[in-house]
Amino acid sequence: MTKKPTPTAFPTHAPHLIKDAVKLIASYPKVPITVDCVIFGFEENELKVLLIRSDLEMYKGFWSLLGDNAKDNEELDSAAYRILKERTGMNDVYLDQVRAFSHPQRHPGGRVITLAYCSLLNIQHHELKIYANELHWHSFSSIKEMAFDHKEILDTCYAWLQKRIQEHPLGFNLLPDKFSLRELQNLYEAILGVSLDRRNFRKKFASMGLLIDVGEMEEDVPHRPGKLYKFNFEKYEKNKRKWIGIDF
Amino acid sequence: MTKKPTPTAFPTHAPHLIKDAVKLIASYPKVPITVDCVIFGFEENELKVLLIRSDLEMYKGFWSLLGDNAKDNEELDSAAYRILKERTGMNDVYLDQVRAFSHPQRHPGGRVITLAYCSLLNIQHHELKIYANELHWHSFSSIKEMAFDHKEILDTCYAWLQKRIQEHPLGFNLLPDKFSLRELQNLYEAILGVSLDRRNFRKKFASMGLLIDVGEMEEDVPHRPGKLYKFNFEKYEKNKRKWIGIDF
DNA sequence: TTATTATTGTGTAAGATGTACACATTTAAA
DNA sequence: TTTAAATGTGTACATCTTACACAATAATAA
Repeated sequence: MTKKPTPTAFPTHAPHLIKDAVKLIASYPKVPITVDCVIFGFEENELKVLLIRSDLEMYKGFWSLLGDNAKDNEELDSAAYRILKERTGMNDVYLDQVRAFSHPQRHPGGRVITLAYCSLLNIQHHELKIYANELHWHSFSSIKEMAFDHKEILDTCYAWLQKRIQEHPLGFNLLPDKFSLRELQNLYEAILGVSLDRRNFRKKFASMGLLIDVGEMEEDVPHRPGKLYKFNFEKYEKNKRKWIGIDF
Repeated sequence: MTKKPTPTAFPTHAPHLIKDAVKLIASYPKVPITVDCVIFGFEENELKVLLIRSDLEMYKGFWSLLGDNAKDNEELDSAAYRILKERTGMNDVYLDQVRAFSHPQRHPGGRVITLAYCSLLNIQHHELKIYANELHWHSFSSIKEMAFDHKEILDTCYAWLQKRIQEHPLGFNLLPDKFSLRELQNLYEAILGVSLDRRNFRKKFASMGLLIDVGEMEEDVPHRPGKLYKFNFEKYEKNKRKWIGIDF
């Protein structure tokens, strides 16, 4: 998902040239940088987002994204993974950089630039080790107000997600390994905020050939159980380019 | 194009709370931030990009993006507009934030995080006031090597442009006010790197209804001249949402 | 003035995809 | 045994995509 910037190979140069470069950089104003992670999940037919309580007294009681400052010489992608790990224990999650938020008054303590990172994950797969202050999954639609400009960041990431899920079949990241077509459709409907024709939805996914019938049925549903499928990751990886642009 | 972050309305609080917030921020490492602008244009059937010579002795002779440091308390979007203006005199141009590049060794003078901004413009409309060191348009495809990690940034922005131009009919930003369908098609072919069927291309744009026949013909072409069109910006703005997803 | 060259402008048929829509079947629960 | 709720399935129609050819026009060169 996220493309890691590769190190720049710059020619090694005479020390006085390096000194010049260092001097130039030293003349630039410096800014504290933070990373905020927007972690989406899906459960009980609802899009959820992982939040903590703000640790600033000023925003006491407000919900806040999982964020912290980037360390010296730390790549931002690495910072995002580190912060997520520190606060939730999660390890095996992809994060995508979404954008920077840099309004000079976005933080009451002074100027901070933050980079928003976003991820989709399967809530069942990631037990929360609650290292952070009141770490909880929240129904996305119930979040009206947040600390700092975090509501704006959240909304930007939601828009990013809506777009993203139509370009790649990432819905699978949000579901259990085995899922029914109804669950898959509910997911798309929840994220896109539309209702979709059941037959056409099934036809669409059938024609993509990305679903493997695992030969099992749903259990413990109060109605006729549906077949369970798993996602054909192998085929997806092979034909990645093709799936861009899924229309419903 | 670019969505400006809106100021956060945070409740005014007791001074000691503000002090806490300030203290928190003060404990964060600080990083120099720069902005680099990738300005694409189109001329002589070629995608072009606006570059300057690196002003670092170390990268003497290398081409470099239009960049500079963000100032204290300056929003990054504003910084990008300011820098573009300072270096080229250009005023009336949209810039979109693309992404941050933060590899700790990306600059020989030490850690600098840069935010890439991207724009498409009509070369004829924007006479360059050359405030910068050897500011020139370059054929995109001729650029093989650049200062710092600027080649990587350029390539990322090119990929962004390819995607972007298929989601919105932004090709128009790159063309003169009046253009022929051939010019429009050349533009798409150049940016997407494919060749398109002429009849189908024309049909597609005709059906979008975004072209207005200005009742004039091309001049000074060594063959039968084509009709000239202008872009129906008004209609585009009204139906913006609809145009997402232009397939050829 | 004429012939040559390059490019414009135009339509259609076949295939692929999207959309709207209904009914018998299956399970759990009452 | 009935009821409720959801599954599984196919078709016709409209829309969009793709492939493809030829006469008309203007500029240029002979």
